[in-house]
Amino acid sequence: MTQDGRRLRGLRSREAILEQAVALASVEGLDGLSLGRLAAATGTSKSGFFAHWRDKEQLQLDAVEWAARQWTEHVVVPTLRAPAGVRRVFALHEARLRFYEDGVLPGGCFFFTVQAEFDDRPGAVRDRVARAMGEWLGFVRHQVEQAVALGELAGDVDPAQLAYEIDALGEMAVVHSRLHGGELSLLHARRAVLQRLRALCPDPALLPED
Amino acid sequence: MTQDGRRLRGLRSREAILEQAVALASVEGLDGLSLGRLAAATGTSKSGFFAHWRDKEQLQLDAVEWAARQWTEHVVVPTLRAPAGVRRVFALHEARLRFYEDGVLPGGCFFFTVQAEFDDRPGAVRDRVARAMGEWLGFVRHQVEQAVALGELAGDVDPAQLAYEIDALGEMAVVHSRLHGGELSLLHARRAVLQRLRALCPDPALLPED
DNA sequence: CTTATATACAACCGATCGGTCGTTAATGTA
DNA sequence: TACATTAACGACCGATCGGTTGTATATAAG
Repeated sequence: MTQDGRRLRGLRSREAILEQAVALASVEGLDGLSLGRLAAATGTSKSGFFAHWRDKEQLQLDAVEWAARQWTEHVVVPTLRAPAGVRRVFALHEARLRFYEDGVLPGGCFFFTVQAEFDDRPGAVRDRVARAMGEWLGFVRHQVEQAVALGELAGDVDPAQLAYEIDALGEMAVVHSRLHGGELSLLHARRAVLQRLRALCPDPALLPED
Repeated sequence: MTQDGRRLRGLRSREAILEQAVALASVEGLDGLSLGRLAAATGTSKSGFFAHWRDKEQLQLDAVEWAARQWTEHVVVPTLRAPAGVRRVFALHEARLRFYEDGVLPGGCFFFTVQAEFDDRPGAVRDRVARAMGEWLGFVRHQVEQAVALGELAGDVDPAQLAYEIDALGEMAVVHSRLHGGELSLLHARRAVLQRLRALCPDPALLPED
């Protein structure tokens, strides 16, 4: 298990396939994505997948995992550099919008597409997606709770309520911007959360004016 | 063109098929929906579709049209009975949440599913969906503008901005409620808009407290 | 060196996809 | 009555779907 040569090559191609799978699924969905097209996009053969995954569902589950790591890396981790409290809450929102704006994924948001695809379809993939979204929402809520504890948000704020609002206002930005074109939607999403936080913050100077 | 007998039967089955197509597409999407399964669900033969529609895309376009009419009937029309102004704006939001809560469509929301499916896929269906969503957003914005004109919302309110917020907060409710179960998400969506409107309304007595 | 394992492949499988064709029967039109 | 149209169907088409099998080969383990 020295993790080189053959083993390493396997890991590399596995990761390259997952990277492609997440990118393609952000456009066509995890089910809409076909193994044949994924093979073509990665330059490998279709049957080669089954050396890495038992069936399509296993690949879908690993793709969700990979997308979650990617989200953590691009959105969660950079945010933790901001000071805890209301500034970090807003930094979280801005990091998400930047993720969309930068076009990290060709479809904008993996989880938006996959949520819409699986929210009505019971199964392992749905459960894994629900868990990932639950963890994300829990993280947002935790940041809100910290801000309340620090006195940077009004004491009567319901953290779960505010976390829902931040998530909804951010998540719909990607679809609006793609469907109606332009960055106006991203601006709306940014302003919505900013105004909401400033209204709830005893010291609005912690946040940008606009 | 006396519209009876054969002609009438054609119209009836056409409408029955569209009704089923919208319902199924709210779960599996317009592309995920297959003609074979649609035939099974409507008790007709697959090849019979092509007497009504040239190809699948034509059926998809008509399904979008049908879903838009259904949305108008269930959400827009009832709302117009409320007095213009901030009360109608909130009534609009509540009518949408009731649409989800009542389970009018098995998948919750046709347009949410279809938006996620087509926002990255150029073509006639995407354009038709974008138009429908644009009209809806425009309607919401118009109601906000009326409320501002009536002095029931603060004069510095940006109608497009507020319309985005109302739409985003309402639309994400259906996914959250289905993925994480329970009506808490619907409550969050309701409260979010209610608090926002009350904060912007010179006479909060026009709106319920909670 | 030997042997088991893991990567990757081409060829192939049954099922299903969207779609075509030819036909039947009921209806609308003249 | 004569004829064109329409709804609806079963049978069938090539393409693609997820998945299986057998094989070649490079590596890891003994």
